[in-house]
Amino acid sequence: NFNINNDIRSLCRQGHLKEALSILNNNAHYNSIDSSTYVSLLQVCIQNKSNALPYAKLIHAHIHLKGFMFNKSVGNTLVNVYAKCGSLAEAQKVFEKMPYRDVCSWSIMISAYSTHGLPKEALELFHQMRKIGPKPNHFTFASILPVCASLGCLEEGMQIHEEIKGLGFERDQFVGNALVDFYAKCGNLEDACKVFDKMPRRDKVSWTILIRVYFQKGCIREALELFGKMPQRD
RNA sequence: CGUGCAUAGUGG
Repeated sequence: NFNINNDIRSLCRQGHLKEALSILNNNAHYNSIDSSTYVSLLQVCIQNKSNALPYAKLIHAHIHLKGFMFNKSVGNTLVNVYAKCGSLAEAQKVFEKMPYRDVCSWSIMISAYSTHGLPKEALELFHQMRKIGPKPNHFTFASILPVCASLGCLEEGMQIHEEIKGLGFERDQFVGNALVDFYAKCGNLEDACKVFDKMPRRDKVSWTILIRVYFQKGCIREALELFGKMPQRD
């Protein structure tokens, strides 16, 4: 039983979804599959997101049957799988029916709306989270900032920035990049640079964001100059 | 009962 889980997980690690699933379907150890194994199976679906939706549904059925929806990791991963495999409707359904929605669940769903080109819905959900959900964290903020940018919500984004500062999330790489991009997309190049300059670490994404804005504005000189300062440019 | 493993975020 230890081994059946390890076997499935190792097949998952190698990306062999069908082999892993055949164990899940045929085996007498059916009752011994644990929550972490279900998560691994779902992860492989995400890796093969272009054609894994039917497999995700199959795994979902198992999970439902075994009562593993009560496991947070499993539930959250399931929402993510549906979103990533292209079924926003299913993701939504699972999200709404989950026994517990933690900050991770909310963040996944917000990001799902955003990814599917529904920023208004993403922002609405964020507002609902404010009212009835857990406190947003750095993951949530990194997901909501692009939403504010795409909706042109400069004011709200700036308020969120203040909140981020207060919580010390400005140092998070993803949040920092999202902030630079937010200001850049809102046409506030000054604040974009301010955040960029304050960053404790700048990665490829940070540089790309800023260089791109300069190009888009037609400031070729500045763009090239920045590019020249970039540490690891390839 | 204990242990190990397993879930979300930024630009193009």
